Amino acid sequence: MMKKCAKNGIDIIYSELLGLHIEIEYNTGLRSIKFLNPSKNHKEKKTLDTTFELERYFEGEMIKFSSDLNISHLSQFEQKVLEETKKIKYGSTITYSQLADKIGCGGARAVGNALGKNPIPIIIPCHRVVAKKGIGGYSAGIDIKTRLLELEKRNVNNL
DNA sequence: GACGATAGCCCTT
DNA sequence: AAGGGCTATCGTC
Repeated sequence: MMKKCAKNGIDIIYSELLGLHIEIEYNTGLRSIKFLNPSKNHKEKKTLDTTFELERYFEGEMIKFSSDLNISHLSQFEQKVLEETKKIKYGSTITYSQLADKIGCGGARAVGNALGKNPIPIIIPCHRVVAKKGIGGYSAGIDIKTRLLELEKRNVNNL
């Protein structure tokens, strides 16, 4: 039986906004998004649906990503956190504790922990989860989080 | 047990 | 007000 099979593979694009290359890995579902070391050389490659969606995202489109996720190797709790995070709308933010409430646990820190392991940043918009006071953290560097949030705020305001 | 991408309370200035 | 210290809380390793 032939499944409708999205392409597997690894792509690389350059983000002007972040000043670095990004690697997109798809293997029976979107597997990982990585921010690559800016000091090294990278070659762009664009074959996956997600890659083109990501480019549109960086061009400022308020896009909703369509790819299936492959996160079954993560713990139940982490999957729950990430799935709830995926529901956060473009340009809006919630706090770690609000997210904790939504999935029915009181541990805001545990949520932060799980988000820190997010293998698919941007597509799973963990940058939209912030501390009650302040911006919170970001495993790939706080400046990336800030820039993503600013990009989205710009576009929401320019409706 | 210890550690976090937290939050809230209670102090000081 | 604003900022620092302390601790309750909870899933991982």
